[in-house]
Amino acid sequence: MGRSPCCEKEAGLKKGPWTPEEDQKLLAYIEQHGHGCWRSLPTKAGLRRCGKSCRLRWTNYLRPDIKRGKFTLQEEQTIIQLHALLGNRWSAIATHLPKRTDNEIKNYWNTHLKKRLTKMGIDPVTHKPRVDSDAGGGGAAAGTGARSRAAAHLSHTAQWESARLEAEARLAREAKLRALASPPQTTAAASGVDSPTSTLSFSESALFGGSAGPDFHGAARAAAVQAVQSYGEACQEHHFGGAAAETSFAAAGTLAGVLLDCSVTGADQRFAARTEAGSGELQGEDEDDKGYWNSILNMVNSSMSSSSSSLTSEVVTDAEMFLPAAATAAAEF
DNA sequence: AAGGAGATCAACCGCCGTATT
DNA sequence: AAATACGGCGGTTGATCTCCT
Repeated sequence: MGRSPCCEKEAGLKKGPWTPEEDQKLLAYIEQHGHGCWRSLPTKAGLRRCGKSCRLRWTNYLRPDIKRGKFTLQEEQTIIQLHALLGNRWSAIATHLPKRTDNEIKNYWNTHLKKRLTKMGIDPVTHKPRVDSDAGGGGAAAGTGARSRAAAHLSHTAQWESARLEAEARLAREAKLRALASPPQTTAAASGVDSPTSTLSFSESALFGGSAGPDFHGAARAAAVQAVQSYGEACQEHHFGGAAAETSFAAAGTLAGVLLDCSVTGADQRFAARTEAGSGELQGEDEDDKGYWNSILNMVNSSMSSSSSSLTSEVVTDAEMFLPAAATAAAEF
């Protein structure tokens, strides 16, 4: 039953900083044999390290295609905007920053960007101006209302995101199975843009690139539909009944459209449709979201088209609709 | 020049999803 | 079906570096 015991339980394995000799051994071994199974690599390479440590050293430091040193302004902007879209999914963010590792990006975010945004009064989690300053003064009822709306909005976003990720994961599994069943062609295009450390799914490639292949794009749409359905069900199951659930459902649906329909430029029309479908107080927030999400996607599209990967064939043009806070941040950098 | 505080970043830890037996 | 290993991810730590007083 199961596999043989793990070497990581063995005593005497070295920890801590790597020496140049160890680096040399690891490098030489991988250059000659490839990393293969990380578990058995240390023994074969003559290293007293666990496989996990070797993998980390390779992916974060020794890999030849790693760019080190200062992040450029464009890279900083990319990180900020992708973080607004993806949150702390560093490996997914790293996919869009060639030659940068997820660990490096994570460190840079935590030590530089997060602080800068905070300093400028921008919440690094929500990427919106901080609202905690109004907590003390003013009418208690008005303050409470604003806070509850903000909380509800965040809750909607979180539930939507959760459902979306779930659908993406499902889609990735399906795409993988399809790829196995019908060889290369499309997988070659996908593998060309994935970083070795990334687990970004094919659906995500389709999501960002918009043209990773008709199959993937179509599949990504299907995932969005599933996500929206899940989100709608979640709304009905939980706090949001009737009209509120319908509004949330419509909002999530439009958001899915914006997220996935990267190759179409009619974002305004989508938001107009969303406004028609929705009702009540969410509309004001929808307008904010419009510029917010659109700017992020524009940036993603632009960066993808200017990079060598040429993932996308069409570029959304209104790049100046940059997330206002991030634009301010960029100006201050 | 010394030492304390803060910043940086490589590496570790623990968890999770998937693969394997 | 269950148990276990493996690979990968995000969060955290701690050694080292840099700056300030």
